[in-house]
Order: sequence, then structure tokens, then C-alpha cells
Amino acid sequence: MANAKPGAEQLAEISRFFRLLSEPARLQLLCELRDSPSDVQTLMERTGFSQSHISRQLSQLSQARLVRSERQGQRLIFHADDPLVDDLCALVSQRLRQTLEARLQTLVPGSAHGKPHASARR
Amino acid sequence: MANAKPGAEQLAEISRFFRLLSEPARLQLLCELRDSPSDVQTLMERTGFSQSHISRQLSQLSQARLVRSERQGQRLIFHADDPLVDDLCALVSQRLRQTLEARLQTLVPGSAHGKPHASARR
DNA sequence: TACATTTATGACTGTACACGCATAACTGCA
DNA sequence: TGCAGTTATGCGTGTACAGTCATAAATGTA
Repeated sequence: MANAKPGAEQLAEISRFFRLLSEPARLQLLCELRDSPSDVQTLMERTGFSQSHISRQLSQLSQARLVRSERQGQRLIFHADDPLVDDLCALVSQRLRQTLEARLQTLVPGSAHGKPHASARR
Repeated sequence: MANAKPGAEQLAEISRFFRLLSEPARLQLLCELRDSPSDVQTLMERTGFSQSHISRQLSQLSQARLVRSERQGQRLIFHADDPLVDDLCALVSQRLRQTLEARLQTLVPGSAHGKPHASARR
């Protein structure tokens, strides 16, 4: 009762936002930009994507305010200094780890509780 | 430097997880199940989706451990008691609100700071 | 065990969108 | 103002996947 169910429109908006993050290319661009703001050319070199592709993805991210751009001479420098993405990714990452561990327990219930030391590194 | 860039494989996994949440239908199912665990039949009545569609979506969500099922007589009762989804949605929701407000400021810079009282409700 | 009910899955269609190529639009600079 | 460099966009192709129908598989019950 207290936890109001979101309406259809709100669900649609939320899902649209998640969709932005559901593309490895966009996630990668966000990571690159988070580490160091860059122009499209630099992103091309770093990611191997085509110029048009990068431009389009950045456009989508900009609309959601996940990226902002700033002129610097000839080029546009794109920034992604929003902590939200990191927070979301951190939560999901942690969850993925948990899920993997759970699956391990399921597969090898005998070797439970034993930390598999350094493995799974990869 | 300290903030290690995630590898391609990890980005792919994270993006796959976000993709799960990028579909309004799945998000809605998660909400329904969060409010009250149900079987597929009940979900059909509540959402209007077809039986096969619901079953497929639940299958995807189960693989990511966002949903678990439990037999109760003839039917399978599905649960979605994971707080992670709520947390993620809350963060995104909050962000969407911020973005809307920012857009408002951009469009009507004159009426700044003034809370538009009860409007925007809906 | 045979049946009835519930869930899962194979096959199909339609749509959304990633991605690249070519080209247009824009901006700073000579 | 015209040019060079940078970014945005129209168009086309391929792929992934939502969603449905029909049917199979699984499970509890008589």
C-alpha cells in the first residue's frame, strides 16, 4: 500500500534510462569520458568505433544529461562526470559477483564456504 | 588511475543486466511481484500479457536471480523480493526528476527558483 | 496411471536500433 | 569570407528481441 506502484508512463521512462546503459558501446564511452574528457576523434582512436556511431551515442547520452559538451577551440570536449552511472554500475557489478558465487554454490555444494582464493580473476 | 576501467567482458555483463531492466514489461512484472508474489495466471489478469510472454520474461529475470519461484500446489509462485531493483529504480527516478527540473530551468530561466507548487503532478 | 492444470518452448512476425558510409551542417581560423 | 577541421545526420543493412499462437513438457491430483 505504502509503496506506490509506478504508473505505466514512469515505468517507460525508467526503462528508457536503463536502455541507455544496456549498450556496451555507450557504457564504454561513459567510462572513457569519465576517466578523461575527450573529443570524438580521440574516442575514435580509443574505441575503434566510427565517428558517426560515437556522435550518435553521445547525442543520446547528452539528452539524458549523462554527458555534457564544452567547446575548446575547434573541437567539442565531452564530459561524463556524473557519479550516478558509477553508482549504478557498482551496484550491478556487486550483484553480478553475488550471482556468480551463488551459481558456484549450486554447482559444487560440496566445496561450500571455502573461498576459492585468487581464481575467478578474469 | 585508481579507478580501473572495466574490461570489455565486464562491460558486456553489466550492460546485459541493465538490458533486463530496459523493458517496461519486465519492470512491470517486477513491480507486481514485489507487491505480491503471484503465479503466471494472476500476472496475466493483472497485466494483460500473454502467458508465454510472461513466462519468458520471468525466465530471463530468474536467470539473473531477480526472481525466484516456489511451488504451491499446482502453480508456481514467483517472488521478486530483491531490494536491488528498488534501489536502482529509486536512483534513476530521482535522476529523471532532476533532469526534468533542469530542462524547465533551461526553458524558463525567468521563473527560476520558484517551486511550481503542486503542478507537474502526473 | 490417466487426467487436468500450469508453465515452458519452438516457430514466426514486426519493430527497434546498432553500426557504417557518405554527406551535410557547423565552428574556429587565416 | 572562404577554407579546413570537427561534429551531426540521412540512408541502408543486419541483428536482437518483444510479443503471439500453437504445442510440448512438467507437476499435482483423482
